Amino acid sequence: MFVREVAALAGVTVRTLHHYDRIGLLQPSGRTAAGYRQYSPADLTRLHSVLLYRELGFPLEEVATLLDDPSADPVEHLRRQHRLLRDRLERTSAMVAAVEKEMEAHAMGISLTPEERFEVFGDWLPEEYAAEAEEKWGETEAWAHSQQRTLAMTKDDWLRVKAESDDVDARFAEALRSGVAADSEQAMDLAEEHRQQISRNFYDCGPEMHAGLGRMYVEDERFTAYYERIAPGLAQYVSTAVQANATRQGS
Amino acid sequence: MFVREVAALAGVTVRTLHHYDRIGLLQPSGRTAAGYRQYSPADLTRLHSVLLYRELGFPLEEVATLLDDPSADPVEHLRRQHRLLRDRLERTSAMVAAVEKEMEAHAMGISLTPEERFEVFGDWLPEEYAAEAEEKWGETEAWAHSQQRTLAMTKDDWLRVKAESDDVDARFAEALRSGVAADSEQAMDLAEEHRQQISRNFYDCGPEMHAGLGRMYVEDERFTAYYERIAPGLAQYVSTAVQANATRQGS
DNA sequence: CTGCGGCCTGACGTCGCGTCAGGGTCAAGA
DNA sequence: TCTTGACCCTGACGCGACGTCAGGCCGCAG
Repeated sequence: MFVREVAALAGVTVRTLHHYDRIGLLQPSGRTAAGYRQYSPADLTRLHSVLLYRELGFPLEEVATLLDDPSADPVEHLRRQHRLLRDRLERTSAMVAAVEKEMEAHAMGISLTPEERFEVFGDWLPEEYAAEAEEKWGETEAWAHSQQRTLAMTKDDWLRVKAESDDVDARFAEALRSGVAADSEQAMDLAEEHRQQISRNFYDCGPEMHAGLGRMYVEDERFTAYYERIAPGLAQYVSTAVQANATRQGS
Repeated sequence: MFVREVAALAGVTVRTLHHYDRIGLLQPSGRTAAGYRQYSPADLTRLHSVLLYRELGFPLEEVATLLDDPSADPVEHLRRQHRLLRDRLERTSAMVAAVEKEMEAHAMGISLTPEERFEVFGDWLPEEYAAEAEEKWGETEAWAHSQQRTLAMTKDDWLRVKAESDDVDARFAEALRSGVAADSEQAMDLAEEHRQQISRNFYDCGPEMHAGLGRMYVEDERFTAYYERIAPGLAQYVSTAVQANATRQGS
């Protein structure tokens, strides 16, 4: 197989293959009489591993030492790649969750602390700064104001969205007050409306993601406080309704 | 907030912040009399977005144009980040699945085609090469041989693993022959044994991942063929048992 | 035998920082 | 008050992983 074909197959440029050849990371196992690179199946296998490790952020030199280590059999590589990929999956989900939390916070007019927002980055050296940074601005007042400004949509939009969500919140509170069970049809219908509202106004929110939000309402005190201020017990109520609805939709 | 603190909080180096300042991507909103950089809450918000977009692979210059676009409100950014992150999640899961498929193929002595293996890379320009590359080596015979060699564990290990899996396969076949239902206790127990075997010999395979493999047994003809050669109907049988077991473990 | 596309090998450019070098700043302690 | 040590600044050079020409050799189609 010639460079062009290999490049197309693997989704890289010819230049990249030249580079890998030069630095000895992937030398084609043959050349034609004219000096054209010839890649064998085994070369493709190696390229595949190279690209995987590269995607995972390894510097090429380290990839070379990994692949050239004679004590590491191929299954070992697959195992490692699998582990690394799953780590990445976890990290990415955490980032997705963080963005969702941020949106939800925005919708409720809550602002997150800087620590929370950056939590997902940098392999978090625990404590150490937590206190230090916290006191930098008195209880994040300045921060909150900054958030308010920097996160503003056009005022009209925000008012509309706010009115919509206030409406659902009020109906949730009414349901709670009149003794409707949190896992009843009626409450779940409200939850479903809540979910669709998010999907319309923010991001596409499936039942599973919605359930995650529901959990957050009781696990994060700021979100809990938001609902408790409307009516005591409402946080738990909404959370339950949302999760019940999620399993209903899921089945 | 001073550089050091911001850097620690965000998990980047001071040099990085210097760089972002120089290129105008993130200029601290203030300086002390001595010229020390002072980062405001709003600066941190911007930094957060910068890091997210960077993580997603955007060149810094593009990040700057994105963030400086006055027509894009912050919610729009969150929306976009959310979308991009979910894309990445999908892509990563695909890669995880690919690695699992590769391992399973290896365990069964099957070898995948080059197209399949690279499928997950390079935003796959459909067809175009499919046929072209396919005929490069007659029906991937050379490829198969290469695979056989390059994927060899130490012979002893592989024989042990092979014997184990043959044993379970045989007991599955026996169960099928004697009319045991695929979603019965007994068949599910076999499936569970199958799952634990994979976990021991290859990678940590949870019920959900195992269910994915089960689906593959009937969706991919090469895996189907593997089981059908042992006993007709076995592919569907194992697939069903595995998925039944997954829901049993999950609940 | 003449294009024309594909291959080759330098060689220089670029991006996103890492890593000194040389020098000011600032709170704490001797 | 002076020193010390931690932290800040601005160049400036280096590096990894290629992108992008430039100049020249294959190979097959017409």
